[in-house]
Amino acid sequence: MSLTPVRGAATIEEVAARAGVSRSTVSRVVNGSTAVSPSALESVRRAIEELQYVPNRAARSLASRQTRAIALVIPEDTDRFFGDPFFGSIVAGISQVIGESDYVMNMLIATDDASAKALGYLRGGSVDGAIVASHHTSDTFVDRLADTVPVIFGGRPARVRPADHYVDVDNVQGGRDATRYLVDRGHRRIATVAGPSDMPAGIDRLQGFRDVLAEAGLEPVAVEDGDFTEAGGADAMRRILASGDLPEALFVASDLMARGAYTALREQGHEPGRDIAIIGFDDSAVATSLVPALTTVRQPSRDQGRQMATMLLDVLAGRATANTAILPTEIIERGSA
Amino acid sequence: MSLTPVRGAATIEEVAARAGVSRSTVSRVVNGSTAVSPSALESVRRAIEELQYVPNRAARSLASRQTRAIALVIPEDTDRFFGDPFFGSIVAGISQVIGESDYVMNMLIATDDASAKALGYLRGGSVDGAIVASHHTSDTFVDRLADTVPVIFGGRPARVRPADHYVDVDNVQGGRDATRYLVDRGHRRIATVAGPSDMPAGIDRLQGFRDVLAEAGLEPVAVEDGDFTEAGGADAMRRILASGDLPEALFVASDLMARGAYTALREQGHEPGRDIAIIGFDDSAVATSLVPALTTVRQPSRDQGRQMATMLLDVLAGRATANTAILPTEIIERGSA
DNA sequence: CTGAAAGCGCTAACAC
DNA sequence: GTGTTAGCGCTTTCAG
Repeated sequence: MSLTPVRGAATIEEVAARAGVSRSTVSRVVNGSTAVSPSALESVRRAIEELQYVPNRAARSLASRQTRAIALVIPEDTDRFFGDPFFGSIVAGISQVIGESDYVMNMLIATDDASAKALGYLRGGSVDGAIVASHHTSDTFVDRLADTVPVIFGGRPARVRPADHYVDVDNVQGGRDATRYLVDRGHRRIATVAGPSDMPAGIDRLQGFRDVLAEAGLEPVAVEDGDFTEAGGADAMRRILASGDLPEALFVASDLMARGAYTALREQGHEPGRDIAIIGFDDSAVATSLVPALTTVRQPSRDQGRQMATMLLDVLAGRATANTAILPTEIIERGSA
Repeated sequence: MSLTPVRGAATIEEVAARAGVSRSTVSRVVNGSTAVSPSALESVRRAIEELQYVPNRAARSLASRQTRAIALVIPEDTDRFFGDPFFGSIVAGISQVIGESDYVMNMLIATDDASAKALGYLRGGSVDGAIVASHHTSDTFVDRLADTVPVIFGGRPARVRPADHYVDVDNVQGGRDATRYLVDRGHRRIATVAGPSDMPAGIDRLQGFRDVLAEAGLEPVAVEDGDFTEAGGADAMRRILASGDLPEALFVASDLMARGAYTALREQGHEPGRDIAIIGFDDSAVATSLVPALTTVRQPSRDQGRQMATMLLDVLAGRATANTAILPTEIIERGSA
């Protein structure tokens, strides 16, 4: 069963010779052109099989001016990227769609690769397009990137320009729903641990929170930035508690921060779900690993990833596609609120 | 609809013309050859700057027969990969070293990209080398990969062959230390939640556990496979508890599984650290997020990643390098044992 | 339907 | 030191 290893890989020339046709014909069958006679097709196929021919990527790129590669740009540091299951879901979705295509995915964790290098790479014609998985208002290099190759943003870009492509979840509505859920259950003294104010997702969820509270004639008890990290969530919760009294209810803008909030609450002897109602955002694995399990706003991250990848593939193929997609959220009721 | 067209990037030819030299000279300065006169060097540099010249990667690869890209192969599904902070650390280390080199890193999550496609990619001359981040005995495709390009394994490969390169931590010794820690504190009825038996890391840690127990004249109370996942750890703990009585102490072969064990323990009303001593393995962020914080065996994963990347770069550069490196572990004492 | 020919942008001998 | 000359392996007109 062991096939000959392809050390000095076969070239298109060798395949052509073996199949008794010209390079062009081999190229046609490799690229799925229909204009090839059945007999030629057959003999080329056999030759490819026998020689274990795999087209050389560099040569192909050079001639066709396409790389068949896309970049997945993560403008986060590695710890944050791997620390939040949200990214895992997004990447899983992207990876799935790209994996089924004939593109490969280059991951650039942009703060590790010095971003200058990353940008140089992206602009050096190494990829046909890019997906930017999260976006801070401070990421200026991302903007420049979009001038070079087609880019799909995960989440509304900080500054939306007419031609921008992005897939977002309805963060404002999600924030509204979460807050309304709390209000509807009779809570009046409501606080929030928000996402960072330099990220659209953080801004939008907070917006939804404020809107509903205002509509209900309520004032937020506290608004603290938890930076979308577990430690940040814990710190934010500590700050809220430091003010003296425990809110009745809390909207935390990500499940991971909610985990931090649980910890901080318990340090002070408060039991989440009993002493204070808590609702999160994400519905990642973190939500169910918590005790009591976290009531949360589900966002379809994996699906978001899939749609971003599909959108990019559509753009690259010149297919018609919408510039943006907004995905709905949904409340998942569990024990914490 | 059309996105911004890719700007026609400057070519080496244009740079040469502008600098008033030949292509070769430009190539020499781009590639850091010393055999260039100061004046030529200067004018080429300026031309590059003015034209924003970035060498075309495909052309370069084709001519030099090098891709300046390496693959990071993850033979895990996406959920597992993103679910365990261990991978985050490894990748952070790799990413750091590769990021400082002029290589780029292609991540292949091998169960998503159908592994046939991944293998074809790797054998199609798309990368100069590969790092395989974890390894199951069932991953046969990985073996075939090593016939094609230089490969560095993370952890001892399932079947070590003489020429294999790998960087591992001393899992047997780590397992020994953890178990001895428990024994030294007077515990006699000791159980373990082990890693999967198709992974060297799981096998080795269990080995260390068994060895020390045998040396102490003790029998394991229970040995359950927790599959290196949180849910698996919880299940394994439940199985141990189902037998009726609570062990005095527990060695859990990964921090993530320990989190699951905490959950399962509390379901039955047992308090980790008080009713049962627990020691983990990893010292990832999970260890400190637990309450009580997890006493654990620290493995230098980030450093492991760094060393793997460095080793690969050495091999690719033809530098002398050891084929293997074994990193030491260290016990980190916290509240759980 | 098929082959010949002309590059894609760069590196790497090999002269000078 | 520097330029000239061949390709690297493939795609893509353009004839036929």
